Amino acid sequence: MKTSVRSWASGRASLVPCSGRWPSRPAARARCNFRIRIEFRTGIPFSLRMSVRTRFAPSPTGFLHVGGARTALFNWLYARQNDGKFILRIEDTDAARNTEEAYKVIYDGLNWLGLDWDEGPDKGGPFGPYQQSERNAIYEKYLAVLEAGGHVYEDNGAIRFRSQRKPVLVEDIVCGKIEFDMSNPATHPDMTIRRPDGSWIFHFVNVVDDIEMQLTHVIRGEDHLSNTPKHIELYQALGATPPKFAHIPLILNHEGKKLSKRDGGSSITYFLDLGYTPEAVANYLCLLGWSPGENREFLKTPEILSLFDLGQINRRNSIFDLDKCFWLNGQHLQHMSLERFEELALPFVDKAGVSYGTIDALRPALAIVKPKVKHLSDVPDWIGFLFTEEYPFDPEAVAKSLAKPGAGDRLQALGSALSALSDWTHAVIELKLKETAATMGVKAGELVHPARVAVSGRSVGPGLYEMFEVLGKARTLARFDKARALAA
RNA sequence: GACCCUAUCGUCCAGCGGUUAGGACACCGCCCUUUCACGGCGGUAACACGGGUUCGAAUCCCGUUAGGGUCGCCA
Repeated sequence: MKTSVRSWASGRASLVPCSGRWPSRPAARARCNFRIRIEFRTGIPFSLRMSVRTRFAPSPTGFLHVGGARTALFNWLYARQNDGKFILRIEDTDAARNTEEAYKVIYDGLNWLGLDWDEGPDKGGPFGPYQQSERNAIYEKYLAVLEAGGHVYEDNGAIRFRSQRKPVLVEDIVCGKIEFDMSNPATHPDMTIRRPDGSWIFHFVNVVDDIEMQLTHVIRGEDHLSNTPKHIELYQALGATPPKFAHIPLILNHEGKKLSKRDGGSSITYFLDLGYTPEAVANYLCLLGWSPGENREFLKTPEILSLFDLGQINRRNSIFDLDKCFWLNGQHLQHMSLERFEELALPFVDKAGVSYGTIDALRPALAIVKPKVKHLSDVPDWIGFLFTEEYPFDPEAVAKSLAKPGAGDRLQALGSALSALSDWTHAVIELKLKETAATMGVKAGELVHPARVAVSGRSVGPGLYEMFEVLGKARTLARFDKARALAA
């Protein structure tokens, strides 16, 4: 009897009464019928009751990659799902490129995505410091352990770790069991762990920190899968139990290559600047390689938190599709509360210098564009004309409707009809406009289009009656008069 | 080159031995409509190939091909 890895990941246990090897593929795993589900606290190995600790360990490059962000997200989700801790560790063994700005990019990106960490360089914690450049004494201590065990040797001033040259089994929550044959030094050379100048190599410090910080789960990109047997050898030499590993598939660009800095949308900053909402980006990112089933896609973060299943992640790399992320962004914008929309849109509005006066004046404007915009960065442009009489007229829009024969007269007629209204709300305005069109014997569009351009200067925008309402009666009618100068 | 992983519409995700192979984005029609959106309806579009196993394979096995990853005194 074996307990499947996948179920460990979900915090459940399934006894699978089929003997033999662990099935290594998701399909094979799932194919074992006759599962007996048992409750979490019964029959689970003790180690699993330890509280979960996961980490995100970026190096401070000044760039937060979407792949990294997804890795962080998955680690965060897993920790939060299991009442565990999520740790931020900065891997800055290459001290030269260590800048304050680079730290800020990481902090800002994670904060923006809503991924809060429990321990980190800025927060402290029981296993600090949380930046590798300050952990030298710890590495020295662990190196001494390796030396005492005869696991290292010097080579041209560098220190190398001697492989045991035995097969190493990687048990991965996503990938299943994979055996690596380490016997050939030509294909698996002994790794260097320290340079002649005394600085440390990633593999060593990464493993040491994961031991020291008592990480229970290492969730990282699949590009590390082939490094994992080496890491396991290190754990063994240090007398430590390896954590559980979960290697998640990579995110590729449209050419099917690893998403690089040069690819549009490869940086979290890109999404932040363009006015994507963090909930949409998190939603999109978690959908790469994972699905909650039942054809569900639009997910709010709390739903992701309850549905996400590390063991359910698929193995294949996926191509980043900006179109779909864009669509999801519109969906989130549309479905979020007006309060949240305000919170997110305000920085963009302020940055663009829209002089809206008070927040109370801004709110109605935001309300009428919320169902329409796809990017928060579009908001200033969509509401700007509501707060100035100096709004520009788009020549194309003018030519298309205002400049058409009779448009000026129709505008005037509409103006005088509307001026009679005492109740200036969009529903009443709409009725009045349609009534006016009927009496004039023209289609509503003949009034609507010139009026839209008159009031906003353009042919695309929020709902017409809503614009009138927000603008107020006096300003609406004044704009009618002003625009008649442009009309035919 | 060696080793590891992967292979379903253009893209993302379903599929767990018997399905008219499903949903979403994108694209194309139509409807709704004051623009743009939203929404609704419909359409185009996929099991890489070859062998097995099986009464039956997109699903299991092997091979081929293709793609990705790793083999750093980068992280």
